Amino acid sequence: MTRAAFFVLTALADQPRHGYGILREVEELSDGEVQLRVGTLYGVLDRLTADGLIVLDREEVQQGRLRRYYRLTDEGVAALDAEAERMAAGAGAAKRRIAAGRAGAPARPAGEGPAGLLPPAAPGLAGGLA
Amino acid sequence: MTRAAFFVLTALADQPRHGYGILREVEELSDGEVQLRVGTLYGVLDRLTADGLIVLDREEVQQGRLRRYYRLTDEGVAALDAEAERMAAGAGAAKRRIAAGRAGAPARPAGEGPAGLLPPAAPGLAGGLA
DNA sequence: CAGAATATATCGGCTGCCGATATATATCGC
DNA sequence: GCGATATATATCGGCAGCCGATATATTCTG
Repeated sequence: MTRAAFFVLTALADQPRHGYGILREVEELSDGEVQLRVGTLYGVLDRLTADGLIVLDREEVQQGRLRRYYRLTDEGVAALDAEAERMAAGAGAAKRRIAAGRAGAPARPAGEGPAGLLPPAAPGLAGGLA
Repeated sequence: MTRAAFFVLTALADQPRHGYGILREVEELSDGEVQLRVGTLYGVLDRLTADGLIVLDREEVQQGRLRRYYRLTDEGVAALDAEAERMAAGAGAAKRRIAAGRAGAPARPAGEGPAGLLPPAAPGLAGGLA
């Protein structure tokens, strides 16, 4: 799943929204950090629809403007949930390894044992994702 | 930052590694879920080097095979840390909104108040990333 | 001796993101 | 009234990046 697709699904996770609303919502929920572009949106919407992760919920005409609302399917919710899980796991793995790196390398101010040997603690700290 | 770049940085976070070692390490640290391809690796390595996030640590010849070791720069560590933070925040936002969606829509079996109003708790739960 | 693993690297194709552009209506300030 | 901005849709071409295929070379295993 691409980053753009992830944020579209996230924007739709609490309620159905229309295209322009998704744009604004992604910016708001990411605290302005992620800006989903108009040129990106419709391709993502088409792909997610084709993949069965979202569906066209309804079309409304509000104040003379057409609004096309999309919502998550059950499959879409499951996919978003799984992706969030993967991201959290990846983030956790990175954090743990950064900590392991800080503990392993700079803890030794100058020369010590043989040459380039790792400190005994390092391998076990790495751990997996699950 | 691309996904591939994130995993390369993560693989290098605890200690310097060579290209083929990064490939194996990414697969291992992700519990087999992420498979970084050979055709992807060297482009990523070049870009990360150009961006100053990694540097060539040393070159060794072990058992007749050349090994080119890379390591994270301070900037690389900071970038990886920031990206991990963003991913964790994104994952958290998705999880919260999924929960809000489940609470908002299917919790009401049939018609109730006005029309399409959200339950009072919903807006506050959405929250930002930071 | 053949095949797999280790280790490097390149290239073409395809996917996907983005900026620009187009169209249309409503609103706001001047 | 008129231009600028906001709302709302959509398309297209360029560019970046991932992947499969391919190439080369050595070591290890069967």
